[in-house]
Amino acid sequence: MYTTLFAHIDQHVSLTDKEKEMLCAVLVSKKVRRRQYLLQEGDVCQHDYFVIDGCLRQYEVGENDKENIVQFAFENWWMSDWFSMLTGTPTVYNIDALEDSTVLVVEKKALHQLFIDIPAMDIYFRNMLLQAYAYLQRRTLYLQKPAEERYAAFVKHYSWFEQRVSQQHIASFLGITRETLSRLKAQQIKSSR
Amino acid sequence: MYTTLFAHIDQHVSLTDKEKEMLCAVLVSKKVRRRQYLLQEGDVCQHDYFVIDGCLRQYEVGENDKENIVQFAFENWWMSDWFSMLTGTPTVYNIDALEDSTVLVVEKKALHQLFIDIPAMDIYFRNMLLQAYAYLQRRTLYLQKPAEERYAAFVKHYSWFEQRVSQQHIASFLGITRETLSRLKAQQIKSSR
DNA sequence: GAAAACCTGTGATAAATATCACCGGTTTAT
DNA sequence: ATAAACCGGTGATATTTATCACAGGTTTTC
Repeated sequence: MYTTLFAHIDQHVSLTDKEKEMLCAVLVSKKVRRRQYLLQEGDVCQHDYFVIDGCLRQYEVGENDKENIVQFAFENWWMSDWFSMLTGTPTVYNIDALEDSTVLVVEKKALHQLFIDIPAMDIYFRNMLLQAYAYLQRRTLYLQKPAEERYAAFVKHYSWFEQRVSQQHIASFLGITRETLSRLKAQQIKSSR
Repeated sequence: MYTTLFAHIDQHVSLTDKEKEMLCAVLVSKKVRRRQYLLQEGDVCQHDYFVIDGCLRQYEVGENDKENIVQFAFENWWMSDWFSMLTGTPTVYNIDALEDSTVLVVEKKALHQLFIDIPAMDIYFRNMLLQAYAYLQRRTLYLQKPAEERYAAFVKHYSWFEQRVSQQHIASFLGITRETLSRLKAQQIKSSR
C-alpha cells in the first residue's frame, strides 16, 4: 500500500527501515469517490494528501459560480492548502476527486513531528515544496500571456493531462473558457497540416 | 548590518548567539545599483538574496522584448530562482534592482549546510517557502480572472507597491498593458465619487 | 432502457483588452 | 544646460476573448 510513496521518496532521499515504520505510523490511507470532497471552502485545512492512484483538483468558486482550478494532483503528487494550514484560517478552496482515487493522509501535527524526527523527510518535503513553487511560478508566467501561448505551454509541458481530465477543466486551469480552448485546438490541428 | 535579517527571523523562530554567528559567517552583504543585474537569463542560479533595503524584480523577457514580471522583492523578502538552483539548469529569468539596494547573499551549498546545522533555520526557511507558495497561488488565482478583478485584488493586498514601483511594472505584474491599467485606475477614481 | 445530465464543437454577437499614435511633464545622461 | 529618454494619460481602432445559443454524442441515473 505504501510502496508508491516509498518509491517516490526514494527518488529524492534514503530512509532507514525504522524511519519507514515511523512514517507509516502517521499515514492513513483513504478511498475517495469521484466528486467527493477532501476539503471545502470554510474548512480549516488540517491534512496533507498524497495521491496513490486517481486524480484530485483544487479550485475556488467565484461569484457567478465559476470554478477556477488552481491545481491538479495525479499519482505521486501532494496536495493541501498550506496557507490555511499555516495560518489556521478558513480555506477559500475546495479539493475534490475527479476520479475514484486512493490517497494517503497525514495530519498537520504529525507532519511537523516527522520533519523533526526524520531529517530525510524534512529534505524530501523541502524539495517537494521548491519544485511545486518553481512549477507554479512557470504557470504564473504563462497566465500573463495570451490564450494561444498558454495553450502552447500546456501542450508542451502537460499534454498528458488531456487523457485524464475534461476540456472544461483544462480550460479552467488555463484561465480561459471552454469555447476558446476548443477553438485553439481546432486551430492547432489545422496549422499542423 | 544583519539586524534586519535577525529581526525577521525572530518573528518566526529563535536563534542562539552561536547560531547567529554561524549564520553571519555565510552571509555576504552586497550593494546593488538601480538597474544592476543579480541574475541574468542563461546563468545557473547559485545564490539566494535577502533584501535589507531597496527593491528587486524577477522577470522574463518574452519574444517581442516584452518584460513579464514574475515577482517583486522589497525589504525582508528572499528572492532566488529555485528551479534553476535545484536542477542546475540555466535560468529563464532576470533579477535586477529597481532602486539602489542592499542585499544579503547566501551561496547555495552554504544554505543547505545551514539547514543541517541549524534546525531553526530549516523551519524558518520552510515557513518562508510555504508562505511564498501560498501567495503565489493566490496570484495564480487572480491571473485567471479579468483585468478589473486583478487590479481590485492588487489594491486590496498590495496597494503599498504603488508608492515604490512604476505603473508599467505593476501592469506587467498584473499581466495587462500599462494603458489598460491606467484606464482601470481612472475608472476606479470615478466610481469612488 | 429511457430520461436526464453532461460534454464538446461551432456560429453570431458583445465585451474586454491590446495596439498604435500622440501629448505634456519629469527624470536622466552628456 | 540641453537634449534625450522615460513616464503616465487618453483617443481611435484592431484584435482577442467571452457570452449566448444550439446541436449531436456520450455518460450517468433511476
